[in-house]
Amino acid sequence: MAVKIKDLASDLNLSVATISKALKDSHEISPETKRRVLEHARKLNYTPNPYASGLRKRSSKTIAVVLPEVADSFFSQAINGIEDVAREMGYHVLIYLTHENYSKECEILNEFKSGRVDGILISVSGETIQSNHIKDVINAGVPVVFFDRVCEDVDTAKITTNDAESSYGATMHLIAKGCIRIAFLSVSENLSINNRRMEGFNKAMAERDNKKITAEIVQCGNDGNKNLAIVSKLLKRKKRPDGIIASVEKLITPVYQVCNIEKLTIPSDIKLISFTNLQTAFILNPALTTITQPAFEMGKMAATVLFKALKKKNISLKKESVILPSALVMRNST
Amino acid sequence: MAVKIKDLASDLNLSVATISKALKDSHEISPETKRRVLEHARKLNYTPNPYASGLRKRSSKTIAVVLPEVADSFFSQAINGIEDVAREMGYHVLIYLTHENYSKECEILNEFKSGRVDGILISVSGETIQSNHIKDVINAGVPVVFFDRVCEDVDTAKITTNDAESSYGATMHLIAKGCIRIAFLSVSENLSINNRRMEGFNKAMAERDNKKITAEIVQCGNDGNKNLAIVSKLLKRKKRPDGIIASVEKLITPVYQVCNIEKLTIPSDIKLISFTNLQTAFILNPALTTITQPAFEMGKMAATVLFKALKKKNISLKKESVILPSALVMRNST
DNA sequence: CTGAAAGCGCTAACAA
DNA sequence: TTGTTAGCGCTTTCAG
Repeated sequence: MAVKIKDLASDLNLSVATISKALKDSHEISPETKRRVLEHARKLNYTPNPYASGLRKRSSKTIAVVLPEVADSFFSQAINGIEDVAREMGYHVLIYLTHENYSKECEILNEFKSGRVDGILISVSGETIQSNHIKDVINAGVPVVFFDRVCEDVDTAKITTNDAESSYGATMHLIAKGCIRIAFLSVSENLSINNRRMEGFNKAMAERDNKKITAEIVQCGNDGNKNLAIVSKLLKRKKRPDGIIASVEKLITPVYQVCNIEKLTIPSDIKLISFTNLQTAFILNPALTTITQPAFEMGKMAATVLFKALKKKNISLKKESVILPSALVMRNST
Repeated sequence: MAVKIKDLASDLNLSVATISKALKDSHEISPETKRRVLEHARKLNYTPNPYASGLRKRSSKTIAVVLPEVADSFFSQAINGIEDVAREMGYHVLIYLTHENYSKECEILNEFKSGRVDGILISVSGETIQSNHIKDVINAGVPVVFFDRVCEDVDTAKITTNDAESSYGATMHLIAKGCIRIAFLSVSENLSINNRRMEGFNKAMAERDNKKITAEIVQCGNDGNKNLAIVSKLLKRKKRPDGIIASVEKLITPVYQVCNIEKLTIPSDIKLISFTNLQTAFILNPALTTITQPAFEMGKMAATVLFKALKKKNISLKKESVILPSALVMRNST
């Protein structure tokens, strides 16, 4: 059995109340007693039982991070940002993966109503078209901060990046480089990021001077094999695109693959840009032009905003949204 | 306030004990009562308070996963494997990152003595040269399963891959391809995986027929810029290597970078192999020959072994180690 | 400044 | 089959 307050109390001939207060450095306790308690606690390597204090204080010093996947480099980096600030604040981080599945997301969120966590950071699944499960948890008193993939109709803090703007910039970049048939590879249509990115693409296309330039939205999905087939079909067409924007990291891999198979030269035959945080983008063949999201910073910011709300109980998360800028990094693929 | 057993009890005119038992489908409770309780619990969306039951039962239904980083694709995939089985078993997953820092690792482990988690999966930091912090936690009654990076002197389950063997195979492959100056890029010298991989490399070199073939161990570290400088210096030498084995993913990036700068052609000037789980290895320039670890499976296996121990209290983890095979995937870089 | 005691929500003897 | 009760270890009034 781990050592508990009671043990310290009997060892030092003090009451549990005194020990408890001394450990929290309460002003009610004499310096001398505090010293003795702290010293003895350290000697016995006392660590408080989180379940007892959690039960009593109704707070767990734990937050949940709900993610679609963690294969993606965006989420890997985001976790680092989150863990960084959580640690600093003395909080623990529970990880949940929805695997892009709406009903799993509901199940997970539902459990949070009973106080397991003090707050939630979430990036919603690609299937999530409805947000009652999230509103419920907020109504149960658990603060929620969205990051990256948000539910627009839920009125709470959202940490996002300037998706529309950077997609617009990327499209303009392709146009400037002479592309005249540009395809946008879209993922789940009900994903906020996908739609914002599509929006920027459409805006750029609408504003184009040269009316010969044509746009095309190619709907892809979560299934890698299907995506490969879709891209393959796309690039085998007579009038295939000469510029591609991949809305997420996983859609650029099949493009490289197919270009290789079909002997298309990048960037002379076709130019590529992808939204991605891949560390290896610059050693691809050729180096990939990317729109890089500030993943680590977004994770950090999301956690920071959440902890701010956790500190002062009455702060509203409604006005705490932040938009962090992505960077267009030009490389040889365009 | 969340709904609790007491609420259900007063609503249904039953005692809390009856509700508690009914919810666990105890045989002591009549089917009819169970039905009523379950129905009402569902209606009010009752979810048990994990801190109360955790305190009472002295079990948290939570495990900790302690990782050096999560940037690496190996750990990303491993998390997926772990989360998969944890979810299935009704467990929750706490994530802790040591950032390759020994004292952080100690701090983290120390907290686990007070019952926050029922078990621990750990891949140790690159600085960890001593294992008392881990033995302590095991002695405190918390089962620990190592995966990938282990402490060899701790007698508990270790889920690893056949590092020495696959490194041997990779070295043989380079020799077969005609390399005569082979460099092995080593990371932290106190890392089990690094040493096993080096071992395989040394074994292959010792067995070589052609005594003109020379081996070299190049010590790298965790600092990306320093690694770049080291690799740069290595490849600028008159007698630079014509074959390289990178012991971990992050060491292959600077190699590609420097080859590009120095206009070295892969694989004619220099052949490359890396231990890595990068999804994009095959779209690199040229496609990278890899030793791919079964990351997802290792995570899954580690969790499975841990849960086995958690189920039957008396099982010893000492005999539960598993070695899963890595795969040498040959591509154009060799 | 220190201590006694109640209770957080749940489980598990033990009684009825 | 159901109910009563005593804690799990901690925090927090309230008394001393």
